[in-house]
Amino acid sequence: MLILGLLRKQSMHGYQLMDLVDRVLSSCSDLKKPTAYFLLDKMEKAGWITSATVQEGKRPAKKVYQLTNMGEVSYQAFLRQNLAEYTQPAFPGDIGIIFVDGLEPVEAVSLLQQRKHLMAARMEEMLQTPIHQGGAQWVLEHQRRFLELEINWVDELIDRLMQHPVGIDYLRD
Amino acid sequence: MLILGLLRKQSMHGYQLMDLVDRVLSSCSDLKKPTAYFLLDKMEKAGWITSATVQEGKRPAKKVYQLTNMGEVSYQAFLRQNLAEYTQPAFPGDIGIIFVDGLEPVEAVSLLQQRKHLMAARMEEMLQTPIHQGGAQWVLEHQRRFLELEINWVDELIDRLMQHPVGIDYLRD
DNA sequence: TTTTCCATGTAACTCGTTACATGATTTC
DNA sequence: GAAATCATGTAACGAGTTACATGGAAAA
Repeated sequence: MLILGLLRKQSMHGYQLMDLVDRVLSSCSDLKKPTAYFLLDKMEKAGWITSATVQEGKRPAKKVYQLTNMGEVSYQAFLRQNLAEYTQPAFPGDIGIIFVDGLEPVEAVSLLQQRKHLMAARMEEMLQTPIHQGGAQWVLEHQRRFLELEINWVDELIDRLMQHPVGIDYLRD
Repeated sequence: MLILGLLRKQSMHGYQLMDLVDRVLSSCSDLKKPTAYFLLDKMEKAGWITSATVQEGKRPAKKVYQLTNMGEVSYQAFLRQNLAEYTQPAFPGDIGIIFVDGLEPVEAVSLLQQRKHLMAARMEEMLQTPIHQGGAQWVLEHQRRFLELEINWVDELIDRLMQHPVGIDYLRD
């Protein structure tokens, strides 16, 4: 859907598309190059996009993709579905937290501080990304707030670990 | 790592393990049954756990798994790594937001309200989960706060969409 | 008596990743 | 002259999912 939405605004070739995604949208998609090329092929076969080969001088030939009417219809359907649904993300980092009482508080705190540094670095990076318009700006704002929450939460956790001695039992329901 | 950590606390068979995960930890792992059985097999072959077959009456035989010393070592390594690292989750829902300006505000708002209802339902569900101890409780708190943030954010987005007329352009860098 | 629960798995499949391959062109 | 950039892909692999298969036991 991301690809369709971008091609809808402007016809592009694969490399250009991935460059845009990597530079501007890296925070909300982990689309990799081979995946993109694969998807472009697939969507062309499905009739959602068409390609025109363009040769500029002696550069490698580009395949410029353009959205078709069928693609537009699919895109509209995907967009509505995406906006209406909600799938909560997974937090792999929470699994460690479940078992954090098994460690000495001192070590746990030290490990969590490492985590916090990574988060802070990510925040720095995010604050330096240029300003976008419309939806893209809201997405940045979303992710900024999320990171803020994460940092606060880890902070509180560290505080509590430094105060309390360890409780061993944790999973009785 | 989740499996290792649970087996570390108490030896279990696969079904029991998945029951625990589904009931208590469903919010932080989407581990499915076949995956669990597959991983148990794999970990047994790797020497991290051993299994003892137990037959109770004419019930299906259980394979009760127990952590080995090697498993303990691996678990400790995983735990430390997990606590120290940070990988930000992906937000598939944000992709739709990037393109939200392409829709009539009225429709966009209606779709986002559907999304919000799903979030609210999830929140309800979460508030009714029983209280845990230690790390597990912090994880619940984490996810509660996260959902709260999500709901607030969508709310603001809806507000802004109802105020502003649409801006068409959105991705110029 | 039909459904749900207990308990284990297999087979086929999808999706995505990593690593590799190619080759010209511009920049340092 | 070496490295990065432009531009497209393939091949092999891995992780995880869905759907299916099996069968007794308890609960409705």
